[in-house]
Amino acid sequence: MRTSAAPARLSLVSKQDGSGRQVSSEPVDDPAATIMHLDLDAFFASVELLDRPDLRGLPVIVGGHGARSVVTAATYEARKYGVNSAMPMSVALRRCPKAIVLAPHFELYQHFSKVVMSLCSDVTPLVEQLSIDEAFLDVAGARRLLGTPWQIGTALRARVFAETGLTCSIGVATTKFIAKLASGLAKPDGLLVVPGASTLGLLHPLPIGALWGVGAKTAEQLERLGLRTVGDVANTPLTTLTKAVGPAAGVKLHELSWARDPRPVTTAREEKSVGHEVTFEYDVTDPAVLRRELLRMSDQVAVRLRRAGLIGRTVVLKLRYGDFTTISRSRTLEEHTDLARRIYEEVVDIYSGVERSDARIRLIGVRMEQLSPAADAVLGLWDTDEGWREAEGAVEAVSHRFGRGTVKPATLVNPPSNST
DNA sequence: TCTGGGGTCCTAGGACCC
DNA sequence: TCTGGGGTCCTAGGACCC
Repeated sequence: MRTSAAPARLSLVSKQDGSGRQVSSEPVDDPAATIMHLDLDAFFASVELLDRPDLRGLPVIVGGHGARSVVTAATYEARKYGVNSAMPMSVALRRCPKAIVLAPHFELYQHFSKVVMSLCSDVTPLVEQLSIDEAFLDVAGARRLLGTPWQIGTALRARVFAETGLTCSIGVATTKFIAKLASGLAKPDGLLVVPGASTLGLLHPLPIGALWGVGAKTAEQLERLGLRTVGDVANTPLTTLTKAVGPAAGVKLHELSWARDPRPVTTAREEKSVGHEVTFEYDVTDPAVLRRELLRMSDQVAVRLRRAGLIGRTVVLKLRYGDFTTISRSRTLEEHTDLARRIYEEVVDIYSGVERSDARIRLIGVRMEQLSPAADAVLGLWDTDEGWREAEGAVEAVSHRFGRGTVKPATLVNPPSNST
């Protein structure tokens, strides 16, 4: 659940609007608020508009055109009609029939993401990228050189816009949670500084969905207890909370409701899993098609593992049936691997164990878990591997059988440059 | 309305060991 | 012979986030 802009309490915080103008009478700053959260506004849609200035001011949606596609991003003009991310495209177009739908260009988003992240790194080395369009910055050490958090945020927003043409919103606070909350409240194209002293005044009136980790289900649980605002949660005994949502979530919720969040901004994050999945345009019943997809995805996963210098030990198969029920079956190997052939071998065997002739498959996916850094010794087998050649031949046969298959044998062969 | 694809984290049960 | 408790690993499912 997303919190929408809160009109209240501008006297306690300072906020800039789109033109960089002050909304509150004077900037409220706090030298002790050193955690900054930067979030690009309607990122994918904004990037698309760089190429299509003629569409500015119009409702634009980024996403696929297929029957099962969803909204990946929407401009604020489209959001006015109730269009949101992750919404089925069919629903979105019903709500906003005039919306212009653009296909996504992920490489482009990746590029702009890198540019923005590097601008963040100019402010401080302590940048933690949270996703393609978000980052935390710890600006404690940057203050002497660059000024107060307010000044740093203002300058960074201006620089992002100057260098990319994209707008972003920045929240500044003493903790990650409140900084992220603040950037959400500042959206779009705003800056919001929440001094430590005003934190609870801002936080407690907000709906429970404002708490990180409270989605639809948890909100329902909490509402059953009669809790509607963050303040309600704060004033509920911990035991009541843990009984409702479990020990870990209960403690976390209670801490966050008092704005207690000790997590530091960290630059290094290790990946825990690598996977791929696809939803078919129409449910698939043909096992040969599913095996072909498993092979394709095993290869994609293996390539990504090798590029990241990782090997994995647990192979996970994910299936979603026509009725949307979803299962996963995993198997932990004796040894780690980054080889498509090995992953495929395992995942196809797992699949054989759950295969049903009458099953309608909506989605299929392959994931590798229990990752660790690759030792060089594991690499280099690639081009000589007999078993892999066989698998490759099988794909060729299947592709041939199904005509214009998405799997081209050439894409299955790992170039030698990857195996050194 | 009918639900993408990339992930992370938590829970709960069972196996196994001490 | 009946039963314990802690720790770790594995598996399956689900909530959540962007």
